Amino acid sequence: MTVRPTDTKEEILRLGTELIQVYGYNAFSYADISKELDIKNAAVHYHFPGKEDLLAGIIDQYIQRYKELGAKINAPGITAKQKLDVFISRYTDLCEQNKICIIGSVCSDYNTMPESVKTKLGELIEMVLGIVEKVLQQGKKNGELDFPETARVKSLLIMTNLAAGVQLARITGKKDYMAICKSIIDQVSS
Amino acid sequence: MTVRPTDTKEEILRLGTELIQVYGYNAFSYADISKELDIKNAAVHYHFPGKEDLLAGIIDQYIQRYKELGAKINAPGITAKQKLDVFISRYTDLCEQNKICIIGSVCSDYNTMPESVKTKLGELIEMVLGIVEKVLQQGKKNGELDFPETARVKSLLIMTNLAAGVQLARITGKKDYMAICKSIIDQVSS
DNA sequence: AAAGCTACTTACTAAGTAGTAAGTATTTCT
DNA sequence: AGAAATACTTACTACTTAGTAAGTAGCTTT
Repeated sequence: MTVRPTDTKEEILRLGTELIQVYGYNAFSYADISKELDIKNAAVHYHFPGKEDLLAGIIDQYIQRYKELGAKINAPGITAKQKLDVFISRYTDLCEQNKICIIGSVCSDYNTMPESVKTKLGELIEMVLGIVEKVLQQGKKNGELDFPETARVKSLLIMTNLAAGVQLARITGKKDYMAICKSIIDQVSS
Repeated sequence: MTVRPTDTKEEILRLGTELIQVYGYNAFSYADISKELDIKNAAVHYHFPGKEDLLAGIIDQYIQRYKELGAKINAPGITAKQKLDVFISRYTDLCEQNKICIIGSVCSDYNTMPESVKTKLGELIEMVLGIVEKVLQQGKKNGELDFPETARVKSLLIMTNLAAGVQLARITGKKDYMAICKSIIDQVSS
């Protein structure tokens, strides 16, 4: 039987993620979480002894989610363009909620993290880049997509466009983000 | 006669900028500044009553710098490609120091800022985008540069590539950043 | 030379921060 | 039924945080 996390632990992860996406990692405290969930701060420390453990837990959750997305995206019967759309839509959803992607959010706090979390974040980023790279590679191979860069570099370009795009959207408006998305698609269309 | 800020005030701005570029806005305190400059925290409060005033001061300084860069870039006798290089080199310098751009850094803390600073940050961003847009527009007009997007959208793509690129470089390595830069140039080369 | 201004220091406060040790209620295992 | 594990709460500590009020040294103006 698998270990089943309590609702509280899941709620802490959910809220922690949201706080990072809305305010940033170094801008929220355990009190923000305990107040919102109507528990004591010691309860948060019970599940995640330190704030770095919470961040590690949140990143782990994302690694798990992207593992699943990666598997889904390998499934046949769906075009590379559709796969790319699925990926972009994750960022569009964030944008509509005035949130930013956790990777983009915690990047500025990178030097305040312990080494173990830095490593974990690196793994998540390489994983995400790998998924996009694979989609681009397949699309290029079967003639569905076309671009002059290598798939790796193109994935870097797309990821930086999206991650910074949702951040920009909160300040200069969603129109800019939508224009970025359209360009990404146009640039890889054959 | 112009108002001449004291060395201390300039040092606070310089160090504040550096702390944002290295650790992030919500990760440093006035104590970090006063210790490093060997002054009392009250001295920091004297020049910048609140942390938001310091951030506003730092953004103001950048607005001033980009005003100067904008004027320099309007000068004749320099190609659009060279102008773009000047711009990109600012980010490359940051990258080499393992720092990130202040815009990219404070973006994740956007919702923790007072409205006045949010507005100021928006002005800075529009200013930077405007400078890049102008360079791209001129280059396109005289046939020096070529790209399918509008100059505005291309400036969004380039800025998001650079801002997120330097952030990524701290985690996945400088190679990725260099590849991004090369692609930016290649994409606008006619 | 007195008055005032600038750029601080001294000394402090109130609130928030992460974090912990010890206790308790409830479920699960034996 | 008793023991142990789980998921907390109570109650607290040590520290850091931004921020301020009052004082002072030195320079400038009148």
